[in-house]
Amino acid sequence: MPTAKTQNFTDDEILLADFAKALSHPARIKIMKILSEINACMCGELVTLLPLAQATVSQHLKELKRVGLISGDIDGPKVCYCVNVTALQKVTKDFQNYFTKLNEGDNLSCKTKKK
Amino acid sequence: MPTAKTQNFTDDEILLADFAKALSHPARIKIMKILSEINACMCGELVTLLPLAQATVSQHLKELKRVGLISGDIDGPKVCYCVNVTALQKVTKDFQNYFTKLNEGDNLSCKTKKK
DNA sequence: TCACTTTATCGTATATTTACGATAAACGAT
DNA sequence: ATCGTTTATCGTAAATATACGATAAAGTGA
Repeated sequence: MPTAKTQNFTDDEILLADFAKALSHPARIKIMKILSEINACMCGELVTLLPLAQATVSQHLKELKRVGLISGDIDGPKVCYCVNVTALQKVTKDFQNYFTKLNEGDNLSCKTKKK
Repeated sequence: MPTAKTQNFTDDEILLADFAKALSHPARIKIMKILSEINACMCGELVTLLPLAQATVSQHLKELKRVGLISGDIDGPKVCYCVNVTALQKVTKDFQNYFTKLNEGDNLSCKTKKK
């Protein structure tokens, strides 16, 4: 019989998974790229650069805002979206630490116990 | 009126989003950690280490297998899961490149055009 | 005030995800 | 052959995600 199943997930695991979720759609991968590259970040421009309707782009922006990766500055009737540098640095570091640890693991290759 | 909306997503964007999706659940974040650390990788052990039922763990393993991050060696009635080193290196590099480019962007902070 | 622009939200439809119990399949041991 | 162990799959339920048209909200400018 299996031992007691009390172990929950840590805050770190939940946070990293949440960041990954925010980046788990090509549109959001691309939005982050565009916002970091283009010197103009109105929602309307994003809509023309993506194969999606305005309402859908707005939803993706909301998801990126939810985890803090971007923020929007209201500028008259427009909204200027931009990358949140602090959050970007945090997610960069978190993923880097995670992958570094995985790569350092000593059980990466299968040690199939052939008999 | 917006310009033609012909732009699709690139293979790179789709692939990275897919890797992110595979890591978008705390259970799968943790499974990768466990498999890289622990010198024994039976599915049954994973079940005892996670607050989830066996069927659910099996589903999460399937998702990680789908993107190639892990593989399972059948060993009698058991299955020995392990991290796929090549895929891990690829996902590590892909995320690193992505975040590096984002951080290099010249439009990270909002230049709200106040009038 | 009245259009016009821009973006968020609502309503809705569809698909996917997550979770679990039950069962099947595959193997080892007796 | 039968039993116990281990894991995948099936069936199902509930929640979440994705997409879009329509509409609301908020500001600009005539």
